[in-house]
Amino acid sequence: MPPIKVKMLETEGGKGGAKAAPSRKPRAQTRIQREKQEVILEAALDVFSREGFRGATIDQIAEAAGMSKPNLLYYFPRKEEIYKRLMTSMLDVWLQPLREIDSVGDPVPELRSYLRRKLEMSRDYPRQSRLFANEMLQGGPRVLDVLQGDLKALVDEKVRVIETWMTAGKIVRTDPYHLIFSIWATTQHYADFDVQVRAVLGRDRGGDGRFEDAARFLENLFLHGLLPK
Amino acid sequence: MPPIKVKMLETEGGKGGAKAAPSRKPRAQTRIQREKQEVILEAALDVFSREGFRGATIDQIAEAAGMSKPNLLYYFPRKEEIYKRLMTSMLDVWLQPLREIDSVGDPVPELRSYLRRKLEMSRDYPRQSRLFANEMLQGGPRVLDVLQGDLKALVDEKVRVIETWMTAGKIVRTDPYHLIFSIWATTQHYADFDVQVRAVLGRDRGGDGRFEDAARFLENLFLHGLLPK
DNA sequence: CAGAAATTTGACCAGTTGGAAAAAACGTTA
DNA sequence: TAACGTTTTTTCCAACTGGTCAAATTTCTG
Repeated sequence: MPPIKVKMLETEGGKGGAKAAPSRKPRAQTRIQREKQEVILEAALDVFSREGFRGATIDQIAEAAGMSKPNLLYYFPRKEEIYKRLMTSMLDVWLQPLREIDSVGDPVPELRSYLRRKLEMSRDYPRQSRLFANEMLQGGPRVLDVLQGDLKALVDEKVRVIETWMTAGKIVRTDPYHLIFSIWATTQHYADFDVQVRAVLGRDRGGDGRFEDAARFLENLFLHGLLPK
Repeated sequence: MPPIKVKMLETEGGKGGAKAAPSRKPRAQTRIQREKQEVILEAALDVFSREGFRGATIDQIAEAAGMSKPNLLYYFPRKEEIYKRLMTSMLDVWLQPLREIDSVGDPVPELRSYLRRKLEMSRDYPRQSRLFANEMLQGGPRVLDVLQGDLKALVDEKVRVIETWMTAGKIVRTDPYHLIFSIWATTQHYADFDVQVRAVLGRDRGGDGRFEDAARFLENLFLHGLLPK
């Protein structure tokens, strides 16, 4: 059992007394610290989102960040710290569109803009999407509590909103949970399975326009389905 | 430059002359070989689908297969061989439902049963789905050629079928590629994001019934959309 | 059963990995 | 500019990794 090391630059409370020993005031972060941490997180996002937690190495991240491994470890004393930081900040951003669904708004514009925002996230932050997907594939060991806690609560809340829309007859009566799942699935697909999407669409259609096409398609699918009226 | 090793049990042609040296006839596989390879592939599916190629270790696979590492390496001389075998056999099974779409059938039953079959695959073979998803997240380095070749050709063919349905006015005119993507996305979601689905549905609704609920929901979504007629 | 072939094991190896320690270099400020 | 805190580099380590090899064991076949 190795003794718990007290290293400088403790990013955030581990089991070592976070409050316990105010031997000296924490001393605000320097400019360099802020900058380098940013660079590291950026590089780590690249590597973790491709390789997953186990598959990624500190060396890869350090190289991508343009610094030596020990130097990187000076800012984040362990691999897991980096991962956890990325995870929480990603989850926060990632769920923003869902939070923004307005309970008093009308279903059509609300759903339409939720779809659009989610698709924009896939277009603009594909690595975050892949990071999350990677964690899910591994069974979500590091975020399970968030899923069962905050996420479930948020979804439950929005499900209730959707249910009022259904009761008011504004949209068809259907399963709101699976509706949300299907929006997540279809939009995130364009980030997570990007290679496949491009390969199938081919050179001519796989360009930047694919997100426009997807947006148009999904809007029609969700509102009208495939059968002619 | 290490000399190319000629080891027994070459599973399939490497760069060493596959045809070149018929020094002795390949000698059909023994019972033990067939059995153990099966056990190994089964164990490897477990590990690779969770950890991805890089994240998985031969030790983990060997342990899951209940044998020693050198013993495992006797059957598959390198990690990548196992992965490649899993990959190709998975792709084959995985695309079967798409192949089965009947060009002369009617769109509604065809699409409905395609949805159902894909969802059944997610329910019955979730690890295969995750294996594929993992490969996609990594940019598909080991299957890119398949995606651009066989897969694209197959999709193109089915897209043409869907287009005839649209021309005949049997379904709404929309983008057939994105239609296929959205079917893939929504169905595979239940395998790849299983943890999340269960967490959000909670104890009461996260049980075995979720696939039934999903099937019902998706069928309605794809046929009718959300707006009341 | 003997002999040959197939299978399994244990010891080993070189390269990689996450991380520690200490010293050197740098920056800031009294 | 001296002293101090911050940042970076060098060196190092033990555990893990993919893989080898020869010897031991088991299984098959005549």
